[in-house]
Amino acid sequence: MIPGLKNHVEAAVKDACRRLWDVEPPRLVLETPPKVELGDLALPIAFELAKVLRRPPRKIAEELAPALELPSIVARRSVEGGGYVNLFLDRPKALAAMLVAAPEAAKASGKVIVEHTNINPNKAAHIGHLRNAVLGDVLVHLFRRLGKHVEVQNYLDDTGVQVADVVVGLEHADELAEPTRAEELASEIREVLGAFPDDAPGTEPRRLGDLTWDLYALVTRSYAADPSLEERRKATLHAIEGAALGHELSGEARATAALASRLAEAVVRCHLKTMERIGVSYDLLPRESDILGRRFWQKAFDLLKAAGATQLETEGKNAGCWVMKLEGAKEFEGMEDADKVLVRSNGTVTYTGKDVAYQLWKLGDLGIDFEYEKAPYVNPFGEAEFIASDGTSPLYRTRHDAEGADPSARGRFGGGDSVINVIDVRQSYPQKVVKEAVRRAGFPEGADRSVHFAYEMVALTPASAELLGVTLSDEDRGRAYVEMSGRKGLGVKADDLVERLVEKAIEQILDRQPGERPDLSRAEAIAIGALRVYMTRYSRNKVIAFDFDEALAFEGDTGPYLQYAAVRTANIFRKLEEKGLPGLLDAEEAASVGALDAAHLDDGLWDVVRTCGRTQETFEKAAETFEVSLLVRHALAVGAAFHHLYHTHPILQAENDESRRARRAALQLVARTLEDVLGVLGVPIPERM
RNA sequence: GCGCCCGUAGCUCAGCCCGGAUAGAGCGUUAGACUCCGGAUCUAAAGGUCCCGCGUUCGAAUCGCGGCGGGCGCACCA
Repeated sequence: MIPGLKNHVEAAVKDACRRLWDVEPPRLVLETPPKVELGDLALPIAFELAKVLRRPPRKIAEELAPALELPSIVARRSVEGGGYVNLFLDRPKALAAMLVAAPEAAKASGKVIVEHTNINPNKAAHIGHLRNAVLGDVLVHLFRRLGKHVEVQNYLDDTGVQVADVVVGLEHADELAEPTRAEELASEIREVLGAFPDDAPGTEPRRLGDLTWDLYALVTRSYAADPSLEERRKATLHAIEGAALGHELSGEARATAALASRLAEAVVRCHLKTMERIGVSYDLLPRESDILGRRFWQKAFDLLKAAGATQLETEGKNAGCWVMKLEGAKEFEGMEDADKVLVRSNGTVTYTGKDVAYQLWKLGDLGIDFEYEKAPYVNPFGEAEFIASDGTSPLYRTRHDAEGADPSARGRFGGGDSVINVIDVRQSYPQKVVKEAVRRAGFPEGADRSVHFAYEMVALTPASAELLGVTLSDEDRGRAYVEMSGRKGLGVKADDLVERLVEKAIEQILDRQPGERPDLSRAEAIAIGALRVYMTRYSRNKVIAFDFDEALAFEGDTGPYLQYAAVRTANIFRKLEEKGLPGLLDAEEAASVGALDAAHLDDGLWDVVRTCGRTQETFEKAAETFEVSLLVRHALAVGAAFHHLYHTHPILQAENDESRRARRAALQLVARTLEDVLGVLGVPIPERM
């Protein structure tokens, strides 16, 4: 709340404990009392001391409180409840200090790599991907706010089975379960791909996502109906991988690989568009094809072999595979079969194997690097279509060869001092395997620098699923939620949700300002605010059972509620100036707030100030625990305190200048705090609502 | 079977890390809000065996153990 105050209090408690009882106090916890009337800081230290001193906590608190030697910013102290020592700040001085204090810029300490989004480039993004991207993006903002250097990566599995499956659908539509439908989809997709990247103006970027979404589901159904079709998948995958590895290929295989590459590249643009719309951006797109082409796995494999971390199985069910034995590690205890295959018996590398190589590269421990080029997406003016997360630099992607690469980008990416992988909790097991492999490859401290940011999935309420036209079994209908499945085509598409949010925002605006022309950018801002808050308000280990009504809510604990609060603060300052009254406080006037009569800062007004005072610690705690929902909670607390104040403490009608100054100061703090926290959450603040 | 997560108001969730103040919000329901800075707001009411049991403790939603119910993992898929 006040810089350095915590240290002062800590020292004072330590000193008093030694003087009074000759004891070392246990760890000091500082709490915030549940109500303003109870003060600004609460010390539950007497409860701890009670155990050592064997006396009632209340008595200890009564002795301790007067003995504390505190800085003058603490106006008074009291003993509350069963033994809390509560501190009350000198309100005018504290408010002045908060207003004047420069935002705390932490010292940068190395590079943090945050990897998120990672959507298979074979179909439209769904709301589960949205949770991933928003959580990742908020983490990025949060670390930057705390002064860290952050690099954002969005990994593209452009050579995986999912891409292969859609390519099978494109090349063998006539063999699918519904050949007519399949041919229709395939020809439409080919048409879109044919126009890519210079498609006609007005082309809906999401059309490709929708079409591939349907084709992918159809291919999956077809495999189930006719398992022999999986031969097609195998051949397709073989062609894609062969091309990435630079093998000699038949003309047919070359065409298949080229189609896959074009498909992935075009679908990635759909994803980038969607994410750009909700304010999510990246610095680098690493591609699996480049991991293959660059022989990252060979290098990682050598490291693993040299460290004795992998061995060739000669018998048993894994005969012919290179495996990593996991039974010794405590995290894998009790597993029936604790061996992880890294290289299949046919010589190909598993996803986990490639992931190990990639992770080593991210940590700077692999010893080799990619080449880089600007991402090839350009708008009709020939400008870069997507910009990096700093808002100005171009977006880059990896390359496996030097031809056409940007030599100035060499060595710019990767090599993180810590690496955070934002991946849902269902992937905890493979993530643990990767981490263990890094450790065994000879980089135990690299493993320690690897963090799996795990969060729970987004599922559908049975009602939402049925709204999407899915017929559910009675069993499913009775469940709390049903899992989404890209394979089955069961899920809410990200773009559809965004569209509905925008439509609803337009409706709401027109309700409020009838006759005015709908302002699309305002509606977009509100839609994004609603979406981002919805995706971040739940604890990360909570399954979100997606419900349209909840996602589309604009009242209560929502983004628009927060935006409205911020807009209101701006409105008040504007109104003040219209009336010729002083608005924003300059540095000099802010400092003068310290000399105001404390009576101008009553409990109602102080409540909001006290809440704003917890912003920095909230950022720190959120970063430490990776719990970004804390930021939403905090913003809502500030918003609620302010909205309440709005009705009880009018500023235009303040009795006198002094009272108005106190209120303006509090309002300014609120405005700044909301801007700060909403900025980290990526919730835009519109000019008007 | 083993591992992880969840169980708090009709619904959706905070609080649990670090035991302590009357268990808090939002939605929904009901009743209200000034010729006044925009009602996407605010005020208030009703609504709770904090899944169950045992234990630790002066004190348990919070810690430990044992259950119950639900979910997710445990591939030569990703």
